[in-house]
Amino acid sequence: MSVTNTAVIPQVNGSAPAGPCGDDDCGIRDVLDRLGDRWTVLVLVELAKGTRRFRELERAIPGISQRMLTLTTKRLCRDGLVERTLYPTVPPQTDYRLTDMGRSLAGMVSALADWSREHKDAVAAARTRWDQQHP
Amino acid sequence: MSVTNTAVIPQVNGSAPAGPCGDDDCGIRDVLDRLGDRWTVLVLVELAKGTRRFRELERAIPGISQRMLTLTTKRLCRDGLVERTLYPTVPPQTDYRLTDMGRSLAGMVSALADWSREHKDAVAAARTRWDQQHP
DNA sequence: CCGTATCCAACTGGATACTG
DNA sequence: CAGTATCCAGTTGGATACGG
Repeated sequence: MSVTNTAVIPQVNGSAPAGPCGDDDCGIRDVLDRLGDRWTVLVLVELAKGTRRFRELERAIPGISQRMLTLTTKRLCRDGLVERTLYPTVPPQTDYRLTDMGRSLAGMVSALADWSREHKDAVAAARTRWDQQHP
Repeated sequence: MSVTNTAVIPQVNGSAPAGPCGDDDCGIRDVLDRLGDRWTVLVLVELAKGTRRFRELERAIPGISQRMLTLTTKRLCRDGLVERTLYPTVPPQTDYRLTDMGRSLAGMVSALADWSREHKDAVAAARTRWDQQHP
Protein backbone atom coordinates (compact mmCIF):
# COMPACT_ATOMS: atom_id res chain seq x y z
CA MET A 1 0.00 0.00 0.00
CA SER A 2 1.28 3.39 -0.87
CA VAL A 3 0.78 6.63 0.94
CA THR A 4 -2.38 8.29 -0.22
CA ASN A 5 -1.99 11.49 1.68
CA THR A 6 -3.15 13.80 -1.05
CA ALA A 7 -3.73 17.21 0.47
CA VAL A 8 -3.37 15.89 4.00
CA ILE A 9 0.12 17.21 4.40
CA PRO A 10 0.36 19.70 7.25
CA GLN A 11 1.92 22.74 5.70
CA VAL A 12 5.01 24.32 7.11
CA ASN A 13 3.64 27.81 6.93
CA GLY A 14 0.54 28.98 8.67
CA SER A 15 -0.37 32.30 7.11
CA ALA A 16 -0.19 34.27 3.90
CA PRO A 17 1.54 37.46 4.92
CA ALA A 18 2.99 38.56 1.61
CA GLY A 19 0.04 38.39 -0.73
CA PRO A 20 -2.42 41.24 -0.31
CA CYS A 21 -4.97 39.34 -2.33
CA GLY A 22 -6.52 36.44 -0.49
CA ASP A 23 -5.35 33.20 -2.00
CA ASP A 24 -5.83 33.76 -5.71
CA ASP A 25 -3.52 35.18 -8.35
CA CYS A 26 -5.67 38.25 -8.90
CA GLY A 27 -4.61 40.33 -11.87
CA ILE A 28 -0.87 39.98 -11.69
CA ARG A 29 -0.70 38.46 -15.11
CA ASP A 30 -2.38 41.55 -16.53
CA VAL A 31 0.62 43.70 -15.67
CA LEU A 32 3.23 41.22 -16.64
CA ASP A 33 1.61 40.42 -19.95
CA ARG A 34 2.07 44.08 -20.70
CA LEU A 35 5.60 44.26 -19.37
CA GLY A 36 6.73 40.85 -20.45
CA ASP A 37 7.69 41.53 -24.02
CA ARG A 38 11.11 42.59 -25.17
CA TRP A 39 10.57 46.33 -25.59
CA THR A 40 7.69 47.78 -23.59
CA VAL A 41 9.75 48.44 -20.50
CA LEU A 42 12.52 50.15 -22.41
CA VAL A 43 10.03 52.43 -24.13
CA LEU A 44 8.43 53.19 -20.79
CA VAL A 45 11.76 54.08 -19.23
CA GLU A 46 12.75 56.27 -22.15
CA LEU A 47 9.46 58.12 -22.08
CA ALA A 48 9.85 58.60 -18.34
CA LYS A 49 12.65 61.00 -19.23
CA GLY A 50 10.32 63.18 -21.25
CA THR A 51 8.36 63.54 -24.47
CA ARG A 52 9.90 61.74 -27.42
CA ARG A 53 9.35 61.54 -31.14
CA PHE A 54 9.26 58.29 -33.06
CA ARG A 55 12.78 58.53 -34.36
CA GLU A 56 14.10 59.64 -31.00
CA LEU A 57 12.71 56.54 -29.38
CA GLU A 58 14.16 54.42 -32.12
CA ARG A 59 17.61 55.85 -31.58
CA ALA A 60 17.36 55.77 -27.80
CA ILE A 61 16.53 52.06 -27.79
CA PRO A 62 19.30 50.27 -29.66
CA GLY A 63 18.22 47.17 -31.50
CA ILE A 64 14.51 47.89 -31.74
CA SER A 65 12.98 47.58 -35.19
CA GLN A 66 10.50 50.02 -36.68
CA ARG A 67 7.88 47.35 -36.57
CA MET A 68 8.33 46.61 -32.87
CA LEU A 69 8.45 50.27 -31.94
CA THR A 70 5.17 50.83 -33.71
CA LEU A 71 3.55 47.82 -32.11
CA THR A 72 4.83 48.68 -28.65
CA THR A 73 3.79 52.32 -28.68
CA LYS A 74 0.42 51.37 -30.10
CA ARG A 75 -0.24 48.91 -27.28
CA LEU A 76 0.82 51.49 -24.72
CA CYS A 77 -1.54 54.02 -26.24
CA ARG A 78 -4.33 51.49 -26.29
CA ASP A 79 -3.85 50.78 -22.61
CA GLY A 80 -3.94 54.47 -21.76
CA LEU A 81 -0.33 54.56 -20.61
CA VAL A 82 0.98 56.74 -23.41
CA GLU A 83 -0.49 59.63 -25.38
CA ARG A 84 0.26 60.32 -28.99
CA THR A 85 0.21 63.76 -30.56
CA LEU A 86 0.36 63.96 -34.32
CA TYR A 87 1.46 67.18 -35.97
CA PRO A 88 0.26 67.16 -39.58
CA THR A 89 3.37 68.90 -40.85
CA VAL A 90 5.66 67.73 -43.58
CA PRO A 91 7.62 65.76 -42.83
CA PRO A 92 5.19 64.43 -40.25
CA GLN A 93 5.98 64.55 -36.56
CA THR A 94 4.61 62.49 -33.72
CA ASP A 95 5.13 63.04 -30.03
CA TYR A 96 4.81 60.34 -27.42
CA ARG A 97 4.44 61.09 -23.75
CA LEU A 98 3.41 59.18 -20.66
CA THR A 99 -0.01 59.72 -19.21
CA ASP A 100 -0.30 60.07 -15.44
CA MET A 101 -1.10 56.38 -15.23
CA GLY A 102 1.86 55.55 -17.43
CA ARG A 103 4.12 57.62 -15.24
CA SER A 104 3.05 55.77 -12.13
CA LEU A 105 3.74 52.44 -13.82
CA ALA A 106 7.11 53.70 -14.97
CA GLY A 107 7.83 54.41 -11.33
CA MET A 108 7.24 50.78 -10.44
CA VAL A 109 9.48 49.71 -13.25
CA SER A 110 12.25 51.97 -12.05
CA ALA A 111 12.08 50.23 -8.69
CA LEU A 112 12.60 46.95 -10.49
CA ALA A 113 15.52 48.41 -12.38
CA ASP A 114 17.06 49.50 -9.09
CA TRP A 115 16.64 46.03 -7.69
CA SER A 116 18.24 44.64 -10.80
CA ARG A 117 21.35 46.75 -10.42
CA GLU A 118 21.66 45.99 -6.74
CA HIS A 119 21.45 42.24 -7.17
CA LYS A 120 22.88 41.58 -10.59
CA ASP A 121 26.24 40.49 -9.20
CA ALA A 122 24.64 38.13 -6.72
CA VAL A 123 22.51 36.60 -9.45
CA ALA A 124 25.49 36.17 -11.72
CA ALA A 125 27.40 34.49 -8.92
CA ALA A 126 24.50 32.15 -8.20
CA ARG A 127 24.35 31.18 -11.85
CA THR A 128 28.02 30.45 -12.06
CA ARG A 129 27.79 28.31 -8.95
CA TRP A 130 24.80 26.40 -10.33
CA ASP A 131 26.38 25.87 -13.72
CA GLN A 132 29.50 24.46 -12.12
CA GLN A 133 27.53 22.01 -10.01
CA HIS A 134 25.28 20.86 -12.83
CA PRO A 135 27.25 19.21 -15.65
CA MET B 1 15.66 69.57 -50.73
CA SER B 2 14.35 67.90 -47.66
CA VAL B 3 14.90 68.77 -44.06
CA THR B 4 18.04 67.21 -42.74
CA ASN B 5 17.67 68.14 -39.15
CA THR B 6 18.85 64.88 -37.73
CA ALA B 7 19.44 65.36 -34.01
CA VAL B 8 19.08 69.13 -34.24
CA ILE B 9 15.61 69.16 -32.82
CA PRO B 10 15.39 71.10 -29.57
CA GLN B 11 13.87 68.65 -27.16
CA VAL B 12 10.84 69.52 -25.13
CA ASN B 13 12.27 68.16 -21.93
CA GLY B 14 15.44 69.36 -20.35
CA SER B 15 16.45 66.76 -17.79
CA ALA B 16 16.20 63.11 -16.97
CA PRO B 17 14.52 63.09 -13.58
CA ALA B 18 13.01 59.62 -13.57
CA GLY B 19 15.90 57.43 -14.59
CA PRO B 20 18.44 56.88 -11.84
CA CYS B 21 20.92 55.60 -14.38
CA GLY B 22 22.43 58.26 -16.54
CA ASP B 23 21.18 57.90 -20.07
CA ASP B 24 21.54 54.20 -20.75
CA ASP B 25 19.17 51.30 -20.18
CA CYS B 26 21.42 49.70 -17.58
CA GLY B 27 20.31 46.25 -16.56
CA ILE B 28 16.58 46.57 -16.76
CA ARG B 29 16.29 43.81 -19.30
CA ASP B 30 18.02 41.46 -16.89
CA VAL B 31 15.11 41.60 -14.49
CA LEU B 32 12.42 41.53 -17.07
CA ASP B 33 13.92 38.63 -18.93
CA ARG B 34 13.56 36.72 -15.71
CA LEU B 35 10.06 37.97 -15.01
CA GLY B 36 8.81 38.11 -18.54
CA ASP B 37 7.72 34.55 -19.05
CA ARG B 38 4.29 33.20 -18.35
CA TRP B 39 4.86 31.58 -14.95
CA THR B 40 7.84 32.92 -13.01
CA VAL B 41 5.91 35.68 -11.32
CA LEU B 42 3.11 33.40 -10.26
CA VAL B 43 5.57 30.95 -8.73
CA LEU B 44 7.32 33.82 -6.97
CA VAL B 45 4.06 35.09 -5.53
CA GLU B 46 3.00 31.65 -4.37
CA LEU B 47 6.35 31.01 -2.71
CA ALA B 48 6.10 34.40 -1.02
CA LYS B 49 3.31 32.84 1.03
CA GLY B 50 5.60 30.15 2.35
CA THR B 51 7.45 26.96 1.57
CA ARG B 52 5.76 24.80 -1.04
CA ARG B 53 6.16 21.33 -2.44
CA PHE B 54 6.13 20.59 -6.14
CA ARG B 55 2.55 19.37 -6.24
CA GLU B 56 1.38 22.23 -4.06
CA LEU B 57 2.79 24.73 -6.50
CA GLU B 58 1.20 22.88 -9.36
CA ARG B 59 -2.21 23.00 -7.73
CA ALA B 60 -1.82 26.61 -6.58
CA ILE B 61 -1.07 27.79 -10.09
CA PRO B 62 -3.93 26.71 -12.32
CA GLY B 63 -2.98 25.95 -15.87
CA ILE B 64 0.73 25.40 -15.40
CA SER B 65 2.11 22.19 -16.85
CA GLN B 66 4.58 19.93 -15.10
CA ARG B 67 7.14 20.81 -17.68
CA MET B 68 6.84 24.56 -17.15
CA LEU B 69 6.81 24.26 -13.38
CA THR B 70 10.04 22.28 -13.52
CA LEU B 71 11.66 24.74 -15.89
CA THR B 72 10.52 27.76 -13.92
CA THR B 73 11.63 26.51 -10.52
CA LYS B 74 14.93 25.40 -11.97
CA ARG B 75 15.65 28.83 -13.40
CA LEU B 76 14.74 30.45 -10.10
CA CYS B 77 17.09 28.11 -8.28
CA ARG B 78 19.84 28.82 -10.76
CA ASP B 79 19.47 32.55 -10.21
CA GLY B 80 19.65 32.11 -6.46
CA LEU B 81 16.10 33.29 -5.89
CA VAL B 82 14.74 29.95 -4.70
CA GLU B 83 16.19 27.11 -2.68
CA ARG B 84 15.31 23.48 -3.18
CA THR B 85 15.38 20.88 -0.45
CA LEU B 86 15.07 17.26 -1.50
CA TYR B 87 13.97 14.67 1.02
CA PRO B 88 15.03 11.24 -0.24
CA THR B 89 11.91 9.56 1.06
CA VAL B 90 9.51 7.42 -0.89
CA PRO B 91 7.54 8.84 -2.44
CA PRO B 92 10.07 11.65 -2.89
CA GLN B 93 9.40 15.11 -1.55
CA THR B 94 10.82 18.45 -2.59
CA ASP B 95 10.45 21.75 -0.84
CA TYR B 96 10.83 25.09 -2.53
CA ARG B 97 11.36 28.30 -0.62
CA LEU B 98 12.46 31.81 -1.44
CA THR B 99 15.95 32.92 -0.54
CA ASP B 100 16.39 36.35 1.01
CA MET B 101 17.10 37.75 -2.41
CA GLY B 102 14.06 36.02 -3.83
CA ARG B 103 11.92 37.47 -1.09
CA SER B 104 13.05 40.99 -1.85
CA LEU B 105 12.23 40.51 -5.51
CA ALA B 106 8.87 39.08 -4.60
CA GLY B 107 8.28 42.30 -2.71
CA MET B 108 8.82 44.33 -5.87
CA VAL B 109 6.47 42.06 -7.74
CA SER B 110 3.82 42.51 -5.10
CA ALA B 111 4.02 46.25 -5.64
CA LEU B 112 3.36 45.65 -9.33
CA ALA B 113 0.44 43.44 -8.47
CA ASP B 114 -0.99 46.21 -6.32
CA TRP B 115 -0.60 48.67 -9.15
CA SER B 116 -2.32 46.23 -11.44
CA ARG B 117 -5.37 45.96 -9.23
CA GLU B 118 -5.59 49.69 -8.71
CA HIS B 119 -5.48 50.51 -12.40
CA LYS B 120 -7.05 47.54 -14.08
CA ASP B 121 -10.38 49.27 -14.55
CA ALA B 122 -8.77 52.37 -16.01
CA VAL B 123 -6.77 50.26 -18.43
CA ALA B 124 -9.82 48.29 -19.48
CA ALA B 125 -11.69 51.54 -20.10
CA ALA B 126 -8.84 52.92 -22.17
CA ARG B 127 -8.80 49.79 -24.26
CA THR B 128 -12.52 49.92 -24.92
CA ARG B 129 -12.26 53.55 -25.93
CA TRP B 130 -9.35 52.79 -28.26
CA ASP B 131 -11.04 49.80 -29.83
CA GLN B 132 -14.14 51.83 -30.54
CA GLN B 133 -12.18 54.59 -32.22
CA HIS B 134 -10.06 52.25 -34.32
CA PRO B 135 -12.18 50.20 -36.72
C1' DC C 1 5.49 12.18 -5.94
C1' DC C 2 8.90 14.44 -8.75
C1' DG C 3 10.66 15.03 -12.46
C1' DT C 4 12.71 14.29 -17.79
C1' DA C 5 12.17 13.72 -22.91
C1' DT C 6 9.92 14.27 -27.21
C1' DC C 7 6.89 16.22 -30.35
C1' DC C 8 4.44 20.08 -32.08
C1' DA C 9 1.29 24.37 -32.46
C1' DA C 10 1.34 29.26 -31.66
C1' DC C 11 3.24 33.42 -30.93
C1' DT C 12 7.17 36.88 -30.94
C1' DG C 13 9.96 39.56 -33.19
C1' DG C 14 13.63 40.64 -37.02
C1' DA C 15 14.52 41.90 -42.04
C1' DT C 16 12.87 43.98 -45.79
C1' DA C 17 10.22 46.63 -48.89
C1' DC C 18 6.75 49.90 -49.68
C1' DT C 19 3.31 54.25 -48.64
C1' DG C 20 1.92 59.05 -47.27
C1' DC D 1 9.73 61.23 -40.73
C1' DA D 2 6.31 57.98 -39.43
C1' DG D 3 4.39 54.33 -40.23
C1' DT D 4 2.23 49.58 -42.75
C1' DA D 5 2.66 44.94 -44.89
C1' DT D 6 4.73 40.57 -45.79
C1' DC D 7 7.66 36.95 -45.01
C1' DC D 8 10.13 33.97 -42.08
C1' DA D 9 13.33 32.04 -38.22
C1' DG D 10 13.55 31.29 -33.39
C1' DT D 11 11.53 30.59 -29.08
C1' DT D 12 7.84 29.60 -25.76
C1' DG D 13 5.04 26.57 -23.92
C1' DG D 14 1.25 22.79 -23.97
C1' DA D 15 0.28 17.59 -24.42
C1' DT D 16 1.84 13.35 -23.75
C1' DA D 17 4.50 9.54 -22.37
C1' DC D 18 7.98 7.65 -19.70
C1' DG D 19 11.60 7.00 -15.58
C1' DG D 20 13.46 7.18 -10.50
